Amino acid sequence: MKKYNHTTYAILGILTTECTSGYAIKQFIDQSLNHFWKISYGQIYPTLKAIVADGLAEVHTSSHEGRPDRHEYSLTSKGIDVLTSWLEQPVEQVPVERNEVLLKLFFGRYQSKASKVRILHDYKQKLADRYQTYVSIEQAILAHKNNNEAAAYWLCTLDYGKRITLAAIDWCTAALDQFSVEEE
Amino acid sequence: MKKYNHTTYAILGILTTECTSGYAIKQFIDQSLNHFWKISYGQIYPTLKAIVADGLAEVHTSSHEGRPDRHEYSLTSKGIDVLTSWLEQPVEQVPVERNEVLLKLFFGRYQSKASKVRILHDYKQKLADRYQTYVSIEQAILAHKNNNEAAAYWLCTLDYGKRITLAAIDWCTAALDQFSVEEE
DNA sequence: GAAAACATGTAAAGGGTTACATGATTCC
DNA sequence: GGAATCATGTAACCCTTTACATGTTTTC
Repeated sequence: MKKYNHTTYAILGILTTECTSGYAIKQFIDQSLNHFWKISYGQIYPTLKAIVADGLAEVHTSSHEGRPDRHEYSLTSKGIDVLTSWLEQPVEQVPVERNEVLLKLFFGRYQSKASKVRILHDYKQKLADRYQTYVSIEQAILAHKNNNEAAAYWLCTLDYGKRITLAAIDWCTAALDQFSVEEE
Repeated sequence: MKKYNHTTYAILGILTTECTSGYAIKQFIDQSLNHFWKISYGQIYPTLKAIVADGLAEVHTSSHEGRPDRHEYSLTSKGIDVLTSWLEQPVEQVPVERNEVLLKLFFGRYQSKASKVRILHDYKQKLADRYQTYVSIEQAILAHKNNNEAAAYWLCTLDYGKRITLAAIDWCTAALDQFSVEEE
């Protein structure tokens, strides 16, 4: 079976929900998988075309009064096969996140104490904001849980986000303690 | 001041250590910042050229008996300026890691229970391996600490890696508990 | 004698973001 | 009247990986 990139699988997965147009896919991503998967329009539209060209989905243009035309995509059985067989395969490797804060701190001896503290403090704040975002999304999912089979899985990915973010916040706290105490 | 990409700053930073050639830079990265920053030769050599072209470093070819010629790079004062002023700037945003396991779990309802458990179990094992790698690197740094001013910073980035990895392992355990119990 | 380590590089392809281009409708 | 939302798309550019190309020396 032909291999596709992860972006293609992500879009195939989203096409199993009620989000069937490029615009709707983008919205869905921004609201629910944004914390571990981002996609831009520059990827979505060309990928949708390729998906259709490969027979993984079909398009129908729907006209709604007072709304722009919509290209609605629906998975073919081949598309579902490609998605499910990808889902069954184990993950090859744990991702390496490129982290600018760590890169800067790695070269911390060329940085002033004030700068290190400022950067870490700033980063910690951003992490705290992110944590709050996760909590909000979680509450939104819990509120609409009743009519959604997928809720348990969505909550599980959010739980990951929360745990990782908390661990990162704790690290910031420890690093700030360490580097604020040091003499200049 | 002209902006460079993160890879360039990473290489400028490494050029402050005793690693002065493309080959040595690659080794250094693989041994110490591999957990938050990877670079391939395909980036290193062209970037070194660009760094020299912009006057951030100088090259000298050194010949050692019984060894291939080495291109040794040393930072100019301009290079040091570019590096230090980048270090002082705050980080714009927290990175979004693309995580294949989360992507697969997000669409967990199209996956068999056995497959989910296998994938999570496998992932947890890979995380445990990674944790051990961090512990080994940590011990190596501690053993040579005496002659290295940068050790505290290196250990701090490793601490981040350990904390995040542990949090991810805990999440795997919780997710496995949740999804093993469920009825098929 | 073969494999691993030392050493430098390029080219093609893949993946992704950003900016641009267009245009309707709805809300303030 | 202007901003935001709805809606689709392309082109240029940037970044990164992978595969290729080359050749020596050391270790097993």
